[in-house]
Amino acid sequence: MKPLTQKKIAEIAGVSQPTVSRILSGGAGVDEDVRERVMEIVNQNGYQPHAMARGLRTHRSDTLCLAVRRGRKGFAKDPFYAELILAVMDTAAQNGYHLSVCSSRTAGGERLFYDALFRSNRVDGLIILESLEHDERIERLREHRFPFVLVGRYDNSPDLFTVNNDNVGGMRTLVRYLFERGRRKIGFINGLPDLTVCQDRLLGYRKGLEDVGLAYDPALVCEADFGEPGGRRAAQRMLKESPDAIIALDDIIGLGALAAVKQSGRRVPEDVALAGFNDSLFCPHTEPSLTSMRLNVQELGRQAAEMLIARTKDSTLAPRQVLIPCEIVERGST
Amino acid sequence: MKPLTQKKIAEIAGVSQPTVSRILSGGAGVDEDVRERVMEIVNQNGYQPHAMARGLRTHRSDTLCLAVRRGRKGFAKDPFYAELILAVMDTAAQNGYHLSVCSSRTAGGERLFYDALFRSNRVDGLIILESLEHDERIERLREHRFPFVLVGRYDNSPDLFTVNNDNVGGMRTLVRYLFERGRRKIGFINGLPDLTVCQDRLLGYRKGLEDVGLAYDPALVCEADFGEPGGRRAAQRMLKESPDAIIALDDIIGLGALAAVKQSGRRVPEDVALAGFNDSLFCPHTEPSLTSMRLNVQELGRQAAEMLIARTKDSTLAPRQVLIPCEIVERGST
DNA sequence: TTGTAGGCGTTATCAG
DNA sequence: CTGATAACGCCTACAA
Repeated sequence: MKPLTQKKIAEIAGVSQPTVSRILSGGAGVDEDVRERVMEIVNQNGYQPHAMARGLRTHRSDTLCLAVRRGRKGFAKDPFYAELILAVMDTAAQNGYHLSVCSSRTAGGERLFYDALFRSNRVDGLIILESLEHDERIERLREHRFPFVLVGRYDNSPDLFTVNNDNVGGMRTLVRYLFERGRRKIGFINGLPDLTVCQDRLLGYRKGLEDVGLAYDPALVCEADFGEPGGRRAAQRMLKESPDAIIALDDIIGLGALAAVKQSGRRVPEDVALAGFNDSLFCPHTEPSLTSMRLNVQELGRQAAEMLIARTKDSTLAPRQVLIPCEIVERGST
Repeated sequence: MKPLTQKKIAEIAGVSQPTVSRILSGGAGVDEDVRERVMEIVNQNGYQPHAMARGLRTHRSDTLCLAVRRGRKGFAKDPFYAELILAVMDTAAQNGYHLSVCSSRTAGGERLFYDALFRSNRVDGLIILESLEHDERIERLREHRFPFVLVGRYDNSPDLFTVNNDNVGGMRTLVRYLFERGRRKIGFINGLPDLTVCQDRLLGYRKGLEDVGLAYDPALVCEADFGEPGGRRAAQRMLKESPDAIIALDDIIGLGALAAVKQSGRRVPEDVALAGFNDSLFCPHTEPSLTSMRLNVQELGRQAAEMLIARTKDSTLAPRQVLIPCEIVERGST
């Protein structure tokens, strides 16, 4: 049982195929009789347009793509991904778009990535996650004027479409919050410094220190591999400096830090206060519960998708940089 | 700067377009001179085939789709999703496939779901998550002989392709494990019973009780909404029966249960042992740390994708039902 | 070994 | 208001 095509519908209805096309695309100027006859057949048999055929003509795929950079430890299990993917998917679907996800790592290397994707007309636009500071892909996309939205900052470029958590603001808030509770040696466990999210949070950390008049001490900053073990090792190193508070790049690193601090015999929060980022599901349930910055991932995904869709439909649209506010969730660890 | 097409390459190289096609598809029987001349141009300019045009001819999209049923509370944040999506994506990419994700909920309702998807030739095959016991979509797909793989059991049908965690086996193992540690009133907090995963784990629970010679007591089973609050409320109800052990459908429900048990003044594990499912990231870090069943989500995704790809390429392939083993991870809560 | 011809299912531009 | 006709880019006979 082959799928119904416009041609077949036309045969059955005794009209020409272009007429069917006109009716299906809701175009005006069709005889009411003919329209009804055709729609009857369509409704009976559940016609679905052939996406490829349509795309070939229209040069549109009605598909967005979410590009994920992979390979960091622990990322696969990070619920941030799931939430973002689902938020983007929902928004896309609401606007009649499909969503595909891909990894620039598994797609045969960065070099081939964009080619295979945007030159193949497979997707109308791209949402890029985890962008590096200088990303070859982004320059290529830019050159080719291919619609894309960055989740994460990039080079401060005001000529790009970006959506981002307010990482700088969030970190500043955290530093001030800890300062106001009497902490004076506030450490920061960062991630790998080539990711802009890490750079931004470090920047926020420094600005936060400035805000409250504390000096920046490089010894109180260290870099962790992603994942809980990375956080644990980093915290062990940092504890030699005897901080009275530690901010972790994210909650997972925070988990590791929490374990390390407790293992060292120090009490949380009495000896060392601890705060994470993301307000992960488990934060209320650690011992003590973990203070964290709540991101609005839902909103992040929604705005990214809407921005991309708008850009896709109007190539003259002016770039915007959107910051999604985050919010401190105070718990036992501080 | 328009993308390069075979036609243009042909013009430049001074040959016909089908010749270019033949060369690009690696076909034999081409003059070495011509081949080199064409490949030169291709390599210089980075030709990418137009996915739509190719798909229109070949009736293949080289795209798999992961269908997610949504709307349950807490699901969006479940890292299971992220891990599975990424595993499927990686496997798909390794085999030259793209991956799209969609939700049958947001796609305009169940009724339209399959039509819009598989009749539009947009995807070559479907991986379906969270299937209900009787799922209209599945019957439709079956009728139309459209390639699909179920993640999760369905009706025990041996004529379907399914991949599943060994939920029954895992639960049996958990029950026996608790029994061997002296527990005799083992409760089970289930999820919503229309999901097969919940049915399977309940079945495993009952079989486990049978294995060790304990009677099944309906009062020791209750249903929770998904999410941590759901688990908390369910555990509060169950505690009235004074169980000496509780198994939660998953770790998130387990989190809620843990909170409820502690709040009731009981000690874990002395008064009530507690075990979850999924071995989530946070399990080592609750207080006490949470014993859990570790699923092999990576493997689950990989096998699902490989199975679907195989089925896509060979419509005569015999259905298989694969169970992915899971493994108990013992921690402080038991 | 290569070119010509046809068609995949649509949409868009013309005449009529 | 409707029907030819062309085109989107590619693949596959078939003919040269």
